[in-house]
Amino acid sequence: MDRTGSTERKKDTGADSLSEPIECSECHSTSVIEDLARGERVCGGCGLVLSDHRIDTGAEWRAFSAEESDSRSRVGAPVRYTVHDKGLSTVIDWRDRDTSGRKLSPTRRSEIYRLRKWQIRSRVHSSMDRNLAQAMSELERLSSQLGIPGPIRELAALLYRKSIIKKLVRGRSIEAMVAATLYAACRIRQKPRPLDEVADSSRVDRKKLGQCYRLLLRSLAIKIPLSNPIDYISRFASELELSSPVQLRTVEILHQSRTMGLTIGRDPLGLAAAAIYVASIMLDERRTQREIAEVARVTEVTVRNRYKEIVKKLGIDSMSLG
DNA sequence: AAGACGAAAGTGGTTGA
DNA sequence: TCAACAACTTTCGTCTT
Repeated sequence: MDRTGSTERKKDTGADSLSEPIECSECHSTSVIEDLARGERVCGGCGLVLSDHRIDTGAEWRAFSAEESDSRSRVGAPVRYTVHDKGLSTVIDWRDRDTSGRKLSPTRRSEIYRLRKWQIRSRVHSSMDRNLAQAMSELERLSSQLGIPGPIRELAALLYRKSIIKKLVRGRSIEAMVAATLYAACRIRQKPRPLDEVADSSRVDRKKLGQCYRLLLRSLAIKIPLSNPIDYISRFASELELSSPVQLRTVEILHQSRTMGLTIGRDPLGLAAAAIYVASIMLDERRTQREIAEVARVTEVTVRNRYKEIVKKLGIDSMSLG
């Protein structure tokens, strides 16, 4: 029943976006690829990103449904607990006596014992809920600012819940942990965002964010592979308005660089930037080092150094650079 | 004049004793 | 815990287009 509801919804939004043919403004191709995971709409002809940062029309509560069954979600649980707490605004005394000082009957005693237990639990949970509520609204704000799609948010929310359970948030700001989980979620789904980009969008400085991120990796024992430079290029290339042949050449260059061992120990952002720089010159769509460095959030010097290494090792001479 | 180049000193993170 | 270290950044002067 719930399933039919959700497929119904899906069909509706699908009809909205697909019934009217979308045409690429660049090459007028109508083959448009929906990259839902990335939240982008990409032209199949030339690779131009037609629209990114799309509004996520999904219900926000779906983000928490994964855990709904095996953990007490913030939707169901607090209501039940508050019912138990109702009328018990004072703390239940630990002495098993009534108001006139008489001992309680065994049944009454076990009842009181149960109520006491619930009261403690409800306190624990409500503080966790307050934290979660704040964290989730920050997650919402941050991820829509960065244009991060639903599934990755969901993963971030899951990571955040785990970090609460592990008590990682204590003594740290909620904002920092949220940003860290979001950054981690992007990395896990191979849609990495530069750390600086995430830091800029939240009110957390880069250093704190990095610390929280590393803590997250250690404490939750998650293994996240090094981010692949290739994961960055479609975003960078569309920001620089480079055509898809340039993107393809960039990927080739990165593959070659990897086999030549140029990538180990190097900042993936710098590698992506340098590969784009080389490709843009080769295909006569030159961008300055500065422009590229800016979108990749590295310095010109780094672009230059990687560029030099690539040119030297891959034997690209001045002829093929035009 | 803008872009590219390279040297030198500084920074933050990792590693190994 | 501390020092050595590699990668990257900042800054700045010079060369090239």
